[in-house]
Amino acid sequence: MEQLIQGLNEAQRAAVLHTEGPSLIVAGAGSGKTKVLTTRIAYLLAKGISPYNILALTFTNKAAKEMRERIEKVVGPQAKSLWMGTFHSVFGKILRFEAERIGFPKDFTIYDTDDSRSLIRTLLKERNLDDKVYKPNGVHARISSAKNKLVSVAEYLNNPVYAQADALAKIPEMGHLYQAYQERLRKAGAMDFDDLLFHTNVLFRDNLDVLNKYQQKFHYLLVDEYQDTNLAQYLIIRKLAAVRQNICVVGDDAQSIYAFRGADIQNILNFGKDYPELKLFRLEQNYRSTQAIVQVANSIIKHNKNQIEKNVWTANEEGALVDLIKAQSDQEEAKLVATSIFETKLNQALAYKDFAILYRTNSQSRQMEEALRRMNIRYRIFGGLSFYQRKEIKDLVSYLRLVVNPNDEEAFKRVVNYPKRAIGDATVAKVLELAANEGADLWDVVQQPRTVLDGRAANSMEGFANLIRSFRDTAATKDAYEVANQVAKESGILRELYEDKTVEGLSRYENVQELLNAVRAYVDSDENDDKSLSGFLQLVSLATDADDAAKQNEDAVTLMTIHSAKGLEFKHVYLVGLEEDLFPSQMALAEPTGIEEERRLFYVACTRAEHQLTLSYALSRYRFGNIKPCEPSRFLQELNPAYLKVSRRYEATDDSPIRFFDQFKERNGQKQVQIGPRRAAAPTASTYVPSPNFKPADAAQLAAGQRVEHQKFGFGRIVAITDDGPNRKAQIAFDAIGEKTLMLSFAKLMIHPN
DNA sequence: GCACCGTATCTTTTT
DNA sequence: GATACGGTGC
Repeated sequence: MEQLIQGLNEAQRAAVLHTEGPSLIVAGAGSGKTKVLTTRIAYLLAKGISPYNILALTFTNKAAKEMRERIEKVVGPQAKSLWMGTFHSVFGKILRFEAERIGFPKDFTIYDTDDSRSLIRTLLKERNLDDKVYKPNGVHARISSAKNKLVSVAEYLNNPVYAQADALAKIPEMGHLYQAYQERLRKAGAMDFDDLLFHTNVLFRDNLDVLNKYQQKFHYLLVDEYQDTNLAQYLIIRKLAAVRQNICVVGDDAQSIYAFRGADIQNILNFGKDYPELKLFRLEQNYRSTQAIVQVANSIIKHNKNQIEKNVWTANEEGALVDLIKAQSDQEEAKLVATSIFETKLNQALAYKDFAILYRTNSQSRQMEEALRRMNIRYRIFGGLSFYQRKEIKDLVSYLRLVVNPNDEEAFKRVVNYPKRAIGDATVAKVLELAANEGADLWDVVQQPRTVLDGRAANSMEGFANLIRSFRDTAATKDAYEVANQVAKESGILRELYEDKTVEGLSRYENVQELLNAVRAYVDSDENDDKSLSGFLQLVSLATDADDAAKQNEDAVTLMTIHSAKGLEFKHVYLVGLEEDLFPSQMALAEPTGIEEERRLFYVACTRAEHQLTLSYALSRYRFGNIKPCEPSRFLQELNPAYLKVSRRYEATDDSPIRFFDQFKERNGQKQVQIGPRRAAAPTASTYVPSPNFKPADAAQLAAGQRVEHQKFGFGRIVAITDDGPNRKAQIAFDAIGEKTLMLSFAKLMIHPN
């Protein structure tokens, strides 16, 4: 027991040992949060608590897996019996046990985002609604946000607030769409991601005996990343903890980055209100990063108003200064980053896996990939489409879904005519509508198609029904692997791919073989108690590519979004694309809370680095297919320059290094900073010829209506000046590129006579 | 019913 | 630049 808590600092130790009653562990970045959580669980087990009575919830499969492995190292195989997993997987499991209590089949399907959108598109077509007006993504986002706030269809329809908002957005049918969407899911025996949380709430609300069962079962609750919980998750946790009150939540308000998904930072800020007996632990010592990195991160986050007071510090060495790379274009940025990685690896004898490139949006990965490839640097990308989202895999999985649940409408739509069996869209629509309107099961209609279809189409449909039926017969007696094997062969998928002799076709064929291997591994593994096909499918639908074990062990540079990087650490981190409208994202600028969330995201990104953090931005970037000029991110202005080193050492084309900070320190332009294109990098400004006597005006002299010149954007007129003080901005209509809002602390503008 | 091609929209971030 | 969808011709 003593041994367990050896090597923990005082705060960590206290947090581990205080097992009874509610506790909140505020864990700063790199403060040993996972260590505390795992030690705490190991400690509970060592005290003789059964693993079946401990529930630990995380946000990602990877986090759950890592914790389980670490606990297993300490306590051995009983770690396998812990209830540990993501919110979605744990509640999915509970919902399967209790499915009939809420009127779902035990083997319900889980619809992924693609399935959800596809269902919405079908509904729009059936109702003759224009998908330009009712954008499937938007409709889905509204439904999702309603569910995360636990707003049921009935409440949505009854509450005039929603009707008004939808009327204003010109989508008055929204409520009915939500209703139809839920009905169709239910009919298909399916839940989407949000339903896994929503229906768990309904289950516990309407079935007190069930709630009580789980309250009694879980003696100890642990929740990781508590700052990212939404209302649905919050309520489930609160209900489960209500009796025993042994709840321990860990989080860091400074790392709350999922508001867009309904996460409510108030959950952690107000935790004490729910549990007055609360014991608060603060982990403030950072063990991960150098002084320089911690200081830079702190200097950023202190600009946020809303936060729990804490002081993250480190006893680590000061370390290298944070590097700033400035590039002319996104392409050059990628090249400079790749070069830097190449040289650093060589000089410091590091491995590729010690490096990570983090970005705000997935689309930024492409340029980076190309640059790395050109330099022969091994890399791995997370966050693209996962293995299970590939077309050929989804096709086979859809057959398997139909075997388990023949009413799965989205799976049906996907494969009823793949491989081709002469069943067209019109036929499919007829079948679906009949099932939807007549209250019949989809599977019944598919098996007796003659009520709606004529000869040829009916024959084809019957053939399809027979095929699925034969798979179901196999499933009744054989294991998941044998079913999958038969499906791959007899559905014709394997043959179809085999006949495709292109490179992609070959790779698809191999992917299908790999899926079959995965089913076999699932059946053979002793990790899982549930070996059914349905159990496998549940796992698959909640898997992301970050869970790919093979990928994680590769010696390769990691490329991922900042969101996916949360919880990870790397010796060297490159945070790229630090430009206004990209990071902070344009979307976030609308509300003030948006900027704060972006800033937390920046904080998360910086604190992933152990030894060296490198920031970079470009002055122009490909977006939406054409080149756009960019402004450096405001975050660069906010961070403490004492820990920053501006470097252009990788740039061959420039002989007079520009010190980034000159741009806003030397206001009156004694020293002219040239930011225009040196090569043909940013042709957007090609028609504009800078005035030879360009001299920036004092920002204080600028006013609406003036004609101004900007060295990158050319001539324009100030439409309005907003926001006084350091955030003073000018909205300018430029002749060449249209309207743009510039921060006056950055922008150099010359006033011209009208 | 199906294959091909042009065009419109897209980008935050994820289980 | 990519993808998904609608239109067109077979």
